[in-house]
Amino acid sequence: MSKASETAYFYIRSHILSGQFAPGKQLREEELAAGCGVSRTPVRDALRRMEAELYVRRGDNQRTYVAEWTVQDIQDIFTLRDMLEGYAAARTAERATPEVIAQLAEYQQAIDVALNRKEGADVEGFLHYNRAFHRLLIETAGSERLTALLARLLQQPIIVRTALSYDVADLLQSNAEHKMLVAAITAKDPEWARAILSGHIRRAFHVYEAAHTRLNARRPNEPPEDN
Amino acid sequence: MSKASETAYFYIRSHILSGQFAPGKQLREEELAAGCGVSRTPVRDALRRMEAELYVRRGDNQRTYVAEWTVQDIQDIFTLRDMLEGYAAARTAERATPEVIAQLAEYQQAIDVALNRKEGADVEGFLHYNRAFHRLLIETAGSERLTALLARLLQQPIIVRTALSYDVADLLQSNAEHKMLVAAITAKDPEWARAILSGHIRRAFHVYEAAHTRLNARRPNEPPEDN
DNA sequence: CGGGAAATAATTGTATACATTATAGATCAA
DNA sequence: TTGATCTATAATGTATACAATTATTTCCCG
Repeated sequence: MSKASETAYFYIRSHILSGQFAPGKQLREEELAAGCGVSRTPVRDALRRMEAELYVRRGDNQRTYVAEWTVQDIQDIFTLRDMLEGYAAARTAERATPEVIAQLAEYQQAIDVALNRKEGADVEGFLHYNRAFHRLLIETAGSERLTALLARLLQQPIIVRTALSYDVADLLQSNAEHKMLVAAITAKDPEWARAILSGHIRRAFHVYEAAHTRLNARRPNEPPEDN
Repeated sequence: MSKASETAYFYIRSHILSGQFAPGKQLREEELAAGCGVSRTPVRDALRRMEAELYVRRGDNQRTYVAEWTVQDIQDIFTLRDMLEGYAAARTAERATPEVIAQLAEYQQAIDVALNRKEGADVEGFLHYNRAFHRLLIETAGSERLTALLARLLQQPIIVRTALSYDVADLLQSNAEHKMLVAAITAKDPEWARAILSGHIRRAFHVYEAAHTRLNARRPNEPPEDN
């Protein structure tokens, strides 16, 4: 996508991710257009794209609202990730070339370095190489369009935020799992790879769950935001 | 979507499904607009939607082409359907109310009737109630996001065409599987439901595969279509 | 006072003109 | 002849005006 369209997309997306556009809020095209200094046309483009990515939803009235996530939705997201990424990992184990394996190991070691710095863990670095690791894993699965699309759909606000719930112990555990995953792929054992990935994601779910519970305990009766 | 947008969507989609727009063909917005008597704006809308649904793909050049399907893509679709619908079936088994079960049984019986008419099988009727059956199954699973994902996958050209490869014996077998699925859901046994659905879809894949092989045997070196 | 229909306002849908970008072709130099 | 660069052409991207639809308010009737 070219300039204005991208501008609109990232403007809206960042406002949703940051919570400035709260779940359920109606998104008016003109308002958004004015907000990021483009016309309605690229805004409409961005909204269509975000609809496909489940960031927003469209009512029966043709109006657009920020997506609202139920607990069930979140569980489903993790379950689907489990299935889909597990499948991708298994296929990668069957197909990975020495070059890919070396690259995965490299990312894993880069995470190692980021986590064990003298001046404390480099979370940004972790996130960067973590993304690279998972992306390569999925790409190597070789069912590019489907797996990539599904992965993109699962790149939801809730998932993005979950990474921020990780403490250092979680990050280290995550890295240990990556190391095992590289071993499974090197051994070309698809079921081993699937099992590790499955555990990896299920653990992420429980980290999210714990953080969510803490959050709710802290503010049990928060009134709904004003939209 | 309102009128012009829908017009464009169905115009393009039907031409892709019928093969008039062959895989790989470039789709020019103006051409499409002229073809269905609307302006470029709704055509662009339709193309964005069809991009998300994987009917078309966009090159690096911002141009749009009819999607090309590799054998691997098709295998992946069936594998993913297996996982996703299996999950949906399992959830449905846990959640289905007596009303839903009765409705599923009704659809299954309607298929029974359509297949066992004196004057021969009513394939149209089969397709109609088959769709209704699977849709209710997925809806009852109770996850909007899941439903959205499945809808995208299930609507692919390759799937639509697969149904046409079924002969009457396949249809009868399919119906027998539906009947068992209703039993599994009535028994509230999620893993039974998952197993049946899994077999259901895997069998569909092999029916498709066989038809595909026959087709390739008949015209082994067909030249690429002119676009 | 309450309910409903009509008028009004707000929002999205569509068409068109123009801007920008990418491709293909031509021209020229090495 | 080949390759590169510039130019022309054709495609997509964007802005704007207007049409159609949906929501809201108003006002009248019961």
